[in-house]
Amino acid sequence: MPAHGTRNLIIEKADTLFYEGGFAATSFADIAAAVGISRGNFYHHFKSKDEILNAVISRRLKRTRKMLDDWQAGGAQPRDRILSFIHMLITNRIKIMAFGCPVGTLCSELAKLDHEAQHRAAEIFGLFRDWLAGQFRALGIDAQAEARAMHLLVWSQGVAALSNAFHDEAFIQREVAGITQWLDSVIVDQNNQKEHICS
Amino acid sequence: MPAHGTRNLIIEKADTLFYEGGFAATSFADIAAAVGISRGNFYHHFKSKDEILNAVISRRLKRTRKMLDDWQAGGAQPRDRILSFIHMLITNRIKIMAFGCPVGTLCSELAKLDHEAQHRAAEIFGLFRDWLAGQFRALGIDAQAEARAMHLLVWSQGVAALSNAFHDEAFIQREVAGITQWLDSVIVDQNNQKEHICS
DNA sequence: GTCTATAGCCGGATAGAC
DNA sequence: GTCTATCCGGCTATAGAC
Repeated sequence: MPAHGTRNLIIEKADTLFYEGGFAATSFADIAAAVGISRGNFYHHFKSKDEILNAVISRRLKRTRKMLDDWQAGGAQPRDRILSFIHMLITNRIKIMAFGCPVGTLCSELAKLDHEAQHRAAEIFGLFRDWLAGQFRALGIDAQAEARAMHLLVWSQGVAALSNAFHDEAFIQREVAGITQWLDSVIVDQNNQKEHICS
Repeated sequence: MPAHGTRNLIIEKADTLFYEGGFAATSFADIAAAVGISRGNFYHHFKSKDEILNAVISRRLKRTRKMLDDWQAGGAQPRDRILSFIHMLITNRIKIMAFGCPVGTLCSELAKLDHEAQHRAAEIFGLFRDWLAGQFRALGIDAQAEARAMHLLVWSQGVAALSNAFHDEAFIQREVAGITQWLDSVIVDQNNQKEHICS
């Protein structure tokens, strides 16, 4: 067990429970039971529930940066990297149908609670937006890069919300195909425009 | 005051509080305070919190049906009627930025709570989907009518989720313009296809 | 139909022994 | 670092007077 092993385990279990059951509905007793420690022991590691929430958001920010770095390294073309993002919907489809998108649902819940951490949670969306915009710029799309990035975020959030409501796996597959088609049409348009300028 | 005036007032206030603060985080005391009655009096009208939730969902289903009927009567063309749906994002932008979409966030919360009412809440989405699909069929789009309807739901849900996270009003305006453009391109494609068949 | 009073539970948070 | 015991407050829900 590494240093702060228990602390990290608490953050990990809290992350899962906040996602699957919601922040407000998850009690200290739930987290303590998942970790396998007593409730009293809890306060040795975290003074309040908000402190755990902050740690969970920090963990998500860190893991998201790591994931984006991996996608950056793993994809030869910007198109492949963007597809890594889109395919999260397929990879995580079971959990998304059951609990929605981890980022979107946390932001939504914190907004309703008017919780001060809502802006830090929204930064996770910001990481995706900036990274996706970077991919579009790598494709030569400059002025519209951020708008395209936001469109992908919008589309994926919509798919997450509705597949959660309808619990329809085939729907996710169709939408991912549609998003991929849209992406390719954006790339084709960009290439055509480039040819036009060069010729 | 009409018959069941207090009961209806409770449902109305609960509806607002569930939307703005979330179902789990809203207590009987909150609702009682909003209505202006004592907590004890509450149980004369509703035996449990789930009963209020069911009444709130019924109210939303009823009001949604009414709204769709009004849009049906108020729009001369299917395009106008569909625009009534899209423009909800503008009309309700302040509340959407603060609390998200009432339907999407309720479905999401109930899914996490694994609440049995989650399926009834999702029926509200079903009403929009079916009505929108009817509009596309009225445009002559048959095979793809439901897919187009779902696309509008996906898009609007995504816009609601991200405008809630980023609190960006200009973003909503841009997206509504984009959705309108998409709708017109769908209509133009359909008209071209019709001409092609007739000629 | 509305109130006050209160039961009973569970939540977050603390104190202090080991 | 982990535990048990405990406080306090808010919650759902009930009982019974008016």
